[in-house]
Amino acid sequence: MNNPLSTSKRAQILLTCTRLFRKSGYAGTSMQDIANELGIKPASLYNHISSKQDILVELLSFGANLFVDGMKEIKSSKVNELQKLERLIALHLRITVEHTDLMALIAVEWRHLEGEGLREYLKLRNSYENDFRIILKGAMENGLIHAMDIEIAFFSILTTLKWFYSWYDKHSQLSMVDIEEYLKQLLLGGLKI
Amino acid sequence: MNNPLSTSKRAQILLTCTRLFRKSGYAGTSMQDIANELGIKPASLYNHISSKQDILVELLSFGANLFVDGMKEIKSSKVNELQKLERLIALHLRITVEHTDLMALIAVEWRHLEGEGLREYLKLRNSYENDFRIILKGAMENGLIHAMDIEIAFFSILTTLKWFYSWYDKHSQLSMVDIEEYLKQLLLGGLKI
DNA sequence: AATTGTAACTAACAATCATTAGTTTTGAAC
DNA sequence: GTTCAAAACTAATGATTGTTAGTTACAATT
Repeated sequence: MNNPLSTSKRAQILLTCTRLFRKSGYAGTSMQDIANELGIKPASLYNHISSKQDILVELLSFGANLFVDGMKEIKSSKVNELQKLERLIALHLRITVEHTDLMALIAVEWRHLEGEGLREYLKLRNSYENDFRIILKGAMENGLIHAMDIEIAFFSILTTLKWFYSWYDKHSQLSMVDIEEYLKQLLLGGLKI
Repeated sequence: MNNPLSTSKRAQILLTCTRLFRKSGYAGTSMQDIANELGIKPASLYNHISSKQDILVELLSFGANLFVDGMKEIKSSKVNELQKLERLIALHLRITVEHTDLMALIAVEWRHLEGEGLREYLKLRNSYENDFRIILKGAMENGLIHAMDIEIAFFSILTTLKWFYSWYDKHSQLSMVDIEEYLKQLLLGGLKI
């Protein structure tokens, strides 16, 4: 029931908000806008959600956990760091394909989180990013990829993956296998020894 | 007088808005917020600007022209396409350093442009991006860099450059010469023949 | 001292904001 | 057909939104 992908009314609201928040931003989307989209009155929304901010918290918490869970699996896998990087690229691609609009919230709208919701989100994000960094660093130290400034390499890779949804929108006719190969070549091809 | 970098009151407003729009977004920033920051009343702002939307148009038009002007010079330079790509990276870096907050508007807030302002902005952006694409394509066709999917390579390079301001904020203690070298190695190193 | 233009002010505007309280409708289970 | 809960509704809240009109304060120029 807490799964934003179920077919309950609450889920419909969350799904609608993902799309609207992506299109107009959190601050640029009113409860009126959301209600209009669902064909109900704004007040009726509160039978299903407790506040506008609550919607954002719910969506971003769901999104952040997709990545944290994926990272958990990759971390514990018995492959070298280069292969882990490849699996991270595949993880981002899969989530982007399955939750394209949600990626826009992860890229931009998280800034409108407040208080405890913001703190919780940043905790998850920092955890994920640190794990990512460690894997990238490990790949360098083990001579799997060229040594270079780790922070700038990490930034570039993650930024490309984070914003990949905006590219995917316009090129979703390509096969996922091809896209995955392109991404790996692009992000790791230049780094590999 | 139309230069947002002069010291007039109008310029102060534009500069303040760049910072506030970056922090809270266009929709998330009220005229009250802007006035507070300047120590005046909201109504007084209208002695200098004609509307909130006008501010956004002004800022993004200024920003877009920085890139279009830079591209003009690079296009007409008598160097090969790989060197042009290097100069484009340097251009992005220079603008990022000189107008860090403005880059946030170029990355995100342009979506809140309306009507004619939006159309004008997209015209400039498309012009710039097409020129960029042509140079990248030329570099591939002339065998200066490895052949690969042009759209995904273009996307990745431009996305990294577009969001570089968020990285630069936290690492501005590094010398520009070093950063430029890192970026070139990262974005082109893997592509070069 | 009078004039002028600039830029601040107060006060008000209608519109919209997120949200609450209280009420009615709906639809399924009995 | 009655019961009951879920979910819609109406109506209203106080706050805030961007913006306009009209007025006053200021500083420089005549």
